[in-house]
Amino acid sequence: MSIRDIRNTRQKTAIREAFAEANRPLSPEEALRSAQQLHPGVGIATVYRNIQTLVEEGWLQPVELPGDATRYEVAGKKHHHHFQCNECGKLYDLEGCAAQSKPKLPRGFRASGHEFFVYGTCAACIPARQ
Amino acid sequence: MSIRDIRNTRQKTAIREAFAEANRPLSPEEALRSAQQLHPGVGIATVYRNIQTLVEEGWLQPVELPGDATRYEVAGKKHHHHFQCNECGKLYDLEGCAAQSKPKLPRGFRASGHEFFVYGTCAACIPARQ
DNA sequence: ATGATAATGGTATATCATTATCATAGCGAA
DNA sequence: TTCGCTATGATAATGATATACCATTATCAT
Repeated sequence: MSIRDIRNTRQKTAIREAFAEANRPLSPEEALRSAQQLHPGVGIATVYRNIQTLVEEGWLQPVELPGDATRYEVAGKKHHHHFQCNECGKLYDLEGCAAQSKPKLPRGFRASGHEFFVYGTCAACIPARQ
Repeated sequence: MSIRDIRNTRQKTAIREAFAEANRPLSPEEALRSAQQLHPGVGIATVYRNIQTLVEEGWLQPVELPGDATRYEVAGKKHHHHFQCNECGKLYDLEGCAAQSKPKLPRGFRASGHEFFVYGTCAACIPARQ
């Protein structure tokens, strides 16, 4: 018996699977719907609990975005940014970095990082707008 | 008497002044503190009300940002992005655009706009960290 | 299979930004 | 100066997101 006894549950597995298979950042609600496909009856509280645990473990990474709920994505990807579809709201990964190496800052300012978001319409939503 | 009778109040003037003099986007709380310098007793509800009116008039523009309250800045500036100080939380304007002209998107995606945020330490906060 | 206890599900509650309510103050036209 | 009516200030209510609570379920070492 260890100090903390972590158990593997179907819900936990379903939630991890949801993020692992998504290939894009998911909101808690999206993760819920996806996890429920694998294990019906998963509750939203369990999703939040597991997200928090997975973030603490370093397996998940929060993706905060302007004016919308926080998404979470599997950690460890190389530097990249995101695209949000104006139609469906889904967030997608963008490969690479579209930022200049050195954005010019006001005198005396020091940069430590940056975020870049592209907005538009995803492939799945374009046909629907014809 | 016109259909709608808009009155000029000291509060309204103080709030507009706050944004006009800031030269950077302000949160409602920041606008409140600044407006109270010009007219003590201004309430936060009045700030929100006037911000809403000024946005509808097109004089103010909302600036949504990741994981923090919406800021508002005087409209009509040319394309630019923002810098947020990790120490004091203030948002500053950055001149120009640090984004590549054409970020590569997944197949079939269409871009309509982008946002860029730089994080770091502002000039005012660097001495305090020595 | 058993049992100690971690984890869950359903829901109430916390949190925070913003909006609505309403009695009162104070613009401004006459 | 008067007076109608808008704007204000204080605060309650709201909406969205996230956490707390607790009775019940289910994992896993034995």
